[in-house]
Amino acid sequence: MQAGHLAIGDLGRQTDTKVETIRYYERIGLLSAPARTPGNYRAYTAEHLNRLSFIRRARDLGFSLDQIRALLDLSDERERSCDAIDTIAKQHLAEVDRKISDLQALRRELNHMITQCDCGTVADCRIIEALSP
Amino acid sequence: MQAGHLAIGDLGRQTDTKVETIRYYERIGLLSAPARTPGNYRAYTAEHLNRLSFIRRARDLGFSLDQIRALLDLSDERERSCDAIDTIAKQHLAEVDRKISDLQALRRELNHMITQCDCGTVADCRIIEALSP
DNA sequence: CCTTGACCCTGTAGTTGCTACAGGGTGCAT
DNA sequence: ATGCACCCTGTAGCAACTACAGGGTCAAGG
Repeated sequence: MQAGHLAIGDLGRQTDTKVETIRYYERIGLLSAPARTPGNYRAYTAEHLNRLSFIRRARDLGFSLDQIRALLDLSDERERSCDAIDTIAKQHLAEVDRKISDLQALRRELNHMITQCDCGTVADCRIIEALSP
Repeated sequence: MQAGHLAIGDLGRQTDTKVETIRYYERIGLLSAPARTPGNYRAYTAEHLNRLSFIRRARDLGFSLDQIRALLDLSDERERSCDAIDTIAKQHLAEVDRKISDLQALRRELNHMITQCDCGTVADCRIIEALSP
């Protein structure tokens, strides 16, 4: 590998991404295909490292690959207003809020079910009862 | 369809389940295969209705199909202790708790990012900045 | 010079829990 | 007899990876 270029494994280590995942991102067009060495190895640049870091950070924050694709496209138009970006982020926040409250409702039900159970036999298990029609 | 038997569409309506989903549950062995009419239609009994209701209720509470399979198996051994059931439910509760706190952490980060953004141009968007390396 | 081992390549299939067809058959009412 | 709602099988698609199989490449050590 030439100086200034990274092998796929290096890129993976630096971004905490599995090699297969990087190839997957390339296949679906999220990460551009890098140049190849004479031995047909992918040779990544610092630019790729930046993009992939961005992608991984956004994934960690729960953005979908489609949302990330949009964010990446938008982030290249430096002079545009960032309203669209704000919109994506706010939509995502709303989704997260919804998921949290769904899970909290579910948690209450589960917890109620569990605290009812005296742990005798299955025949009088309140958990099974709660699930049965 | 004979009296006391349900067609797949009826079963679906009564349990709020898509017909394809019911066939899927049969394929993966979660719901037993019903008898067939002379015309090769599935003919479900009240027993199937009970099982499917159980499955759907458990799904609504976020149990995985594997967990539900275990719950169904256990719920048939009426005389056994219900410890194992309790364990599955508690494991699931712990998972839900973990998901909630992950989402809450994520929510804080997202919210912070969004409140920083003045909505000028992309070039000085705090959201993009927060995601960039 | 040769071998070993770590790395890389492509291509395909599996995961979870469904959902959506395509291309046909059944059953009942008009 | 014909229209229509319903049923059948089988296959492929979704998200976002993950896990092989079956090979090729490259640098270091003997």
